Amino acid sequence: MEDKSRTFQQAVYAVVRRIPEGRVATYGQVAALAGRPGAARQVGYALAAAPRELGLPWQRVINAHGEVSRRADPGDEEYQRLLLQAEGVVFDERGRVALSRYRWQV
DNA sequence: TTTATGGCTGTCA
DNA sequence: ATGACAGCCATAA
Repeated sequence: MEDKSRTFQQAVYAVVRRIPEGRVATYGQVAALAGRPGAARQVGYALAAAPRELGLPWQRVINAHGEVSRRADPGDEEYQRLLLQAEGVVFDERGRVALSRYRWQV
């Protein structure tokens, strides 16, 4: 895979892989870092199609509200929360995390 | 090339 | 705070 010809999807993967454990990033943030500001939806779309075999920390990507986005399978939604909590990320009663505190800063 | 589809995001009522 | 709406944009048909 070459630098120029790499797909947006691959760029997203590269960014997500850099998110430290115990930290989270928003879709919009990932899109911007991937070089495509405004392509937040595509980030979610790309992650939804991402094979787990890649060991991608997709659970660290959440929406701008600081909550886990609604998924087709509610089970994955819960799984994502579990993974994050296992990393030390705390959710409040509303099921949201304090972005001001856990947001990944480059 | 045009359409349809979304793990989104701001803005406004 | 919540819900509706309209932009945004890469992929697959």
